[in-house]
Amino acid sequence: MGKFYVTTPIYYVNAPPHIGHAYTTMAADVVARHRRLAGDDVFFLTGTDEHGQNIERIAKEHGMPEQKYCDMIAAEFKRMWGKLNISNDYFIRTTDERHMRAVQKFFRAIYEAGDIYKGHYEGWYCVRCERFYDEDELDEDKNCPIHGLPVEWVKEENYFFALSKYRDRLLKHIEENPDFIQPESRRNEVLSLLEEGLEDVSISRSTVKWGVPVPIDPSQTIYVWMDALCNYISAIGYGDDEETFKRYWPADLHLIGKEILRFHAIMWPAMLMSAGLPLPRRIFAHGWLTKEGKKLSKTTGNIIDIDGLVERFGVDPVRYFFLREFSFGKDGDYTDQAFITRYNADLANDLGNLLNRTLGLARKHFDSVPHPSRPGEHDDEIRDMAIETHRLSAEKLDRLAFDEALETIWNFVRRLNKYIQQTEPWRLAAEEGTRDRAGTIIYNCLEGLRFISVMIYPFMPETSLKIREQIGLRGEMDEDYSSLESWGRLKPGLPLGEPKPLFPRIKVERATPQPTKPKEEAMITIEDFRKLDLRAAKVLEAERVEGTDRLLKLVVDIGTERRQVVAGIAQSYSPEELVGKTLVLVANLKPAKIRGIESQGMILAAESKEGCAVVILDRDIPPGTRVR
RNA sequence: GGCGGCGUAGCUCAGUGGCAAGAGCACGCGGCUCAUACCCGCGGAGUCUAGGGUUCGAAUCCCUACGCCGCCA
Repeated sequence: MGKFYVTTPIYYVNAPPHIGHAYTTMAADVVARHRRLAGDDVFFLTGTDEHGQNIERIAKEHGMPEQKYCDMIAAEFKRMWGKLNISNDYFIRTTDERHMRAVQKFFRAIYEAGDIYKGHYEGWYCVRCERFYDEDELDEDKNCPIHGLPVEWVKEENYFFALSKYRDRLLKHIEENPDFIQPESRRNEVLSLLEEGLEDVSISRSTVKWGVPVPIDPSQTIYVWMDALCNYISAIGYGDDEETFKRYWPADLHLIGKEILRFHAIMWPAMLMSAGLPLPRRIFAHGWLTKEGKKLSKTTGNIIDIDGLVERFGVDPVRYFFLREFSFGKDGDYTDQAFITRYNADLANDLGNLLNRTLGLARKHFDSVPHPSRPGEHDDEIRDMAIETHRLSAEKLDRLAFDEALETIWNFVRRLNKYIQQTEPWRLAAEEGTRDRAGTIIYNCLEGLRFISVMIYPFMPETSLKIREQIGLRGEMDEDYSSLESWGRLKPGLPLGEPKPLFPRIKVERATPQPTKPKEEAMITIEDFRKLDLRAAKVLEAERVEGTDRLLKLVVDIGTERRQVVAGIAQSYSPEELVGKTLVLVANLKPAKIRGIESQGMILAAESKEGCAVVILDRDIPPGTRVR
């Protein structure tokens, strides 16, 4: 068994943790737990990125010293990871003294390799992004394209890293190592960037104080990205604990979000090459999440509230959902509906109920784990499938195909439910002659649940232990994958635990099925509704639109003005019968031309195949009165 | 503007040349009653975005169009 070093990015403390951070970190945790079960010596690292001009500014806004502000946010991250049951082995902060010394050492190594030189830089600089932009990258108002904030013309003397020098080596490395950057679409992006060529990058700032001083020139501060990337080596003892460093470096997996791909796939490997260090084995950029199809944004309130979800449903369903629902390399859309569906269907109905019914049967007819004394139909298939499921799931996990791994495990969960249905142990147990067969079937289900408890442990550690307690094992993970190599390790005679539902069903009040299937539409808020300007509209004139069967041209009075409207109601209404009636007009609808006639609004009407019915206000009301 | 990806059942997606195109959810019917109104079985449903081409054979390869998305400029 080997070692496995897995990292998340270190998170910038400009804001408290959100789902983006949590998503990466949960995935990393699954990988770490998985590799531990596989027998690896795992080092799982996460942490916070605390330097730079942004932090100087935000700390000031909070009216606190930088370090105090960083301490506060870093504590938030630690709290969140505790809540999500993250098993990181270390939490690094770039303000750690040990880290800062390592950064300086790394800088020096690159300097000594001759790859750092002094140069001038001038250009448009966005403080938020901490990067320069070309003039034509700015938006129309000459603001930063990401933040829309004014950029500054900055001219300064900086130290540069000779990034361009490494282009060819980098290109060659990526070409020769197809798994180095994943998924493939990201790898292609990096390749095309490299094809276009690289420019040297500035790696120091003279105006920033909150950071690591350049060792050869303390008047300058090392660029935050160089500082931050170094966490991957400083955390395991670069320049300080050679033994540990040698043990874990190179990293086996850097998990990142797609927005920081370039730093990880280009700048970081090039700097490592320069410093004479081996490159990480794999960089995996996952996708982004949206909610209800819209970008996540704190300002619009479109957020995924992790604390809320965990408090309401528990940690494990949250971990399960995010890894099951989305394909890790792709973008995904979160909806409350999808969460509840997954929870009820997969967790409550399939797994929760399987455990519950198995335990119910076992305790009703046997006082402990029964002996599998009478093999029968389907038993071999169940055994083979259990072993095969583990093999497949582990292989998918190594590929970071979390969704597929879970799907595979759930096929086995469903198979066990089916097995119970097929063999009907409740009948067999009732008769003396087949009681031992019932015991065997129940044993197989319990043993299947033991397999499941180990296989889902990386995803849902708490649930795994609850299952183990109920099936007679101890409430701790005292096995690893080697215990899944053969069937039948669960000892008959073990006392069974108390049956307790793992996942209480989430009740959703459902309207009784409608006769006609209404299209599911997103809920709107009262604010959305208020956008509609509905008015009482008295029909002054009405005539058919020539050459059409359906259209009427109406002139209506809405108090302040007259409007001409085209409505598709001619098959149900004659012009005469409408004149004088007061209808409802959508008054702020964008005008449109229908059959060449301008329609300044829309008349509300119910429509079916047989015809339509307009909304007529059933007593006198002045034209123009607001309808709501 | 350049490069790349995607468009498959009501929904979310799998399927990259070959038996009558699949899964989960949703829906309908039936069974079971150990179980969290659960589970099991059966079923309906898709011009695989459109058009053209290659091939004995294309959702799958090529070209064009439309739509959506990513990276770069």
